[in-house]
Amino acid sequence: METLKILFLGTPDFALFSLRALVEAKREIVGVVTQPDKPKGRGYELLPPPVKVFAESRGIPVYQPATLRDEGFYELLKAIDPNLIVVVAYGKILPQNVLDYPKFGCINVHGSLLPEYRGAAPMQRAIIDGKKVTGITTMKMEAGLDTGEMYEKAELVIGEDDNFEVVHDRLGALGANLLLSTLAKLEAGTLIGKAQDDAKATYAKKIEKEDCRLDFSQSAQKLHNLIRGLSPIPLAFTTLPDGKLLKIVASKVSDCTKSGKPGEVLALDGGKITVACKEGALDLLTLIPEGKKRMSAQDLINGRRIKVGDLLGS
RNA sequence: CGCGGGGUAGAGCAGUCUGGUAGCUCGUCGGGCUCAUAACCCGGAGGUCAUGUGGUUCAAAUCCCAUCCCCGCAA
Repeated sequence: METLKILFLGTPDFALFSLRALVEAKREIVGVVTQPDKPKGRGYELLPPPVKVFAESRGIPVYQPATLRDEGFYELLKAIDPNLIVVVAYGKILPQNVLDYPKFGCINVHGSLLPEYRGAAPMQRAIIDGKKVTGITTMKMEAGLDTGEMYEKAELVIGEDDNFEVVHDRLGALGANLLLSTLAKLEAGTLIGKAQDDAKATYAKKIEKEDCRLDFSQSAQKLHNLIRGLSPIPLAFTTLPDGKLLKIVASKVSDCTKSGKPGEVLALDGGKITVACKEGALDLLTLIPEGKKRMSAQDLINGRRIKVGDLLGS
């Protein structure tokens, strides 16, 4: 069969795992399409996406079209003339004419076991929902949102205290391997697509600001799941009694048996800030107070910014 | 020039408004108590208060000016 000429579409670190694997597997990558540099951070500094930085360092042509839905991009596509498009966390919907272009179609690496968690934030949502297992699916792209035929899957166990960072990195690596496997099957002519059961589909909505607010009238376990799912980015938050933001990097379901009003600080022992929840209590371990650096709970306690009886999140 | 917080002992902070011999909670070191301890008691070391050999002043962590660095928000 003819050599795969791959056009890679991806943007953040998660995509980098797959792109790097393709490069290291000596795949022919005819180009990389990624989001335009965007003003980020303090002072609106223009920052290139991780994928761009890597691709440029390897001498791969990088394209950053504002949209894929105009003639300009289609002309570019014809000029590059890939016979396969691989998409990993690109961040934009591909129009039909692009989907139809490559002879071998468009393959997507998705961070969930489809049809569960279709959409934008599958990894975070799986953790937030307290899932014990998640995974990667490679799939054939079609017009719908993550609805195409599935090729291969790989599972990943989520540990009780695993956070988004851990799951993200493991799934990234898993996704890269699975992609290579899927490409090998494609070349061998043994790749088989399997339709998704739409009835079982769930959607992983994008994470919004309000999704990140801790509500201590929920169970400690749920709050712990939320904190994990949002750590280290964008981070769950609550507020200190003075109204300042307090972001929570790491927590643990507490074995403390005291009880109190939801949000009440029950204890400050052992380097932990123990907060009452509706059910059980939560130990806050690592935090970022507004305007401050990341610090341990003990550091926050030493600084006297918090005391037993304080009410968080009110 | 997007908005805001901050740089004081190894860590986290107070002190800055109302200039006048640098303090708290920890850690650390030594000693004590204890069957024992991350608990408790006593004692000690450790700071050019980001930088400028800057300005004002009898006197600056504190007021003024400039610069560097860190962080939160927003995007």
